[in-house]
Amino acid sequence: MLQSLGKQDAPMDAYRQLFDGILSQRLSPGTKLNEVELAELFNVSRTLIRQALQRLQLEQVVEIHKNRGAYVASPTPDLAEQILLARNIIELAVVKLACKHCTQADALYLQQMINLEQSAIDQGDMATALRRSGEFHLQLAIVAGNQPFIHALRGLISQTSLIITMYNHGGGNACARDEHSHLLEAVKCGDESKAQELMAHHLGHIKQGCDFTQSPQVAGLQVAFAHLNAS
Amino acid sequence: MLQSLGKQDAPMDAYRQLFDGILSQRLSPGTKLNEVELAELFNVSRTLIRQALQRLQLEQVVEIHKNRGAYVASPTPDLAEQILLARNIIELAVVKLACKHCTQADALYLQQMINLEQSAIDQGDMATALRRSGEFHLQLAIVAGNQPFIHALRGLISQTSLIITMYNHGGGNACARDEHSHLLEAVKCGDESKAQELMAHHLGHIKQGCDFTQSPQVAGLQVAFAHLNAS
DNA sequence: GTATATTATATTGTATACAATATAATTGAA
DNA sequence: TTCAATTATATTGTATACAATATAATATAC
Repeated sequence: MLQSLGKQDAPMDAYRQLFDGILSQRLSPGTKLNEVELAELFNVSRTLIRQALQRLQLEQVVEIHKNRGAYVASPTPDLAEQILLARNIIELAVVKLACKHCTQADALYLQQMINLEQSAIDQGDMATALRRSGEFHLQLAIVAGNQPFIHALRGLISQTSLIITMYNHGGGNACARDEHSHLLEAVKCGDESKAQELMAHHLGHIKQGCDFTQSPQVAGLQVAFAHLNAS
Repeated sequence: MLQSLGKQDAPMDAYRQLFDGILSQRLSPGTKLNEVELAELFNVSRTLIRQALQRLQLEQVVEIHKNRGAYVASPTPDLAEQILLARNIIELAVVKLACKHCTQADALYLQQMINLEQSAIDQGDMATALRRSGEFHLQLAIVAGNQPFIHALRGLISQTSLIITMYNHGGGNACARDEHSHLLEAVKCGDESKAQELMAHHLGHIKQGCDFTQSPQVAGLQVAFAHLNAS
């Protein structure tokens, strides 16, 4: 609904399937991504699978080891720290820009995304909620209108999802709704310092909600893409 | 010398050839990158060329239009502004981190890079100087030790080279030596605010040296890779 | 002569086939 | 039984072949 593409685009489809699978927590960090298996699941050739995997690698969501295959990335606590620090720097700049550039239409759209996220939370679908939360942050960068920030955040937000999947077992991200709402309010008012303060707190909460002492279990491909195995 | 790889890696080689070609200004912005032509030049199959092109696309150095091929990116003045703004935000954070993490060995290595850059300038090889200048900035991020910043800057620095190629006809980047030296000095001392100030000025000079009113000419592939056509 | 339609060519997109490497299994010796 | 070596299998890496699309060239109508 947020991103309806008219004509089908095989490479993008394969990419998106994998991307969504990872961000929806169906594919756990560390899962091996077998090329032929994926090719058969998606009914395309390995060529397109490899394209998708390479792209995901460059977004840091997948690790590819030469001659040994692709794996869903599993950021270490140290890397997680770096990622959240980078997000803090970039998103503080982003909200500042957003305060300047946010139109009424932008604000409305952002509000809709918040509502969608909330409805996912209400239905107990935390995986979808997490994905939509990421989409909200990305949309903020789009509103800010800085291409490099958009590009960088796409990867960083995805990686943050992995981090939350791995380390945030408590699920303390439920407070996101109010935080996003308040943030949007500040952006609409053009209150830069307030918006930055809220963003800093928001990102701080993500970090606080994580316990960097335990690792997650790894699920297989068939489980992750069970909804495709109609045949 | 700075990056000697023992065993040869065909995909990386193809990528690096193209990357260096672009950053050394042998490939001008807007140049069409024909796949078969490149495959023959590098003596590899189109498969590897396409891999390299996709990677360059994700680094924003190459634009790929569906069914119409790959072109060296040619950032618009507006995008150039966004890129330099993003660099400003990120590199200010980078030097701050670098001030904290810079070891004596790091400082020595950075100094060597400055020397290499200067020797290129002395020989009048501005293309190499530009490339080495970029490597210095990237090394600073490596010293800072933040993976996402390293990753983001790799693309941003490359894009900046394109911007300079396109818009900085005056070549006013010659002042870079002193600026890099002074920057390194501040980093060695751990003087964060001083380092940030110098970095901000340095990046400001890049922008000031550009004239966003004229576009460059486009050279062909054979010219760019003439040094390969021994046969 | 210009413009449109149609054909021919060139280029990119995708799938498959083969090569190289790594992983797993098996065999044999201690 | 355990370890090592060797063979067999599976998986990834690369090149090629074919399909689809776009570009260029030619022909035809006006």
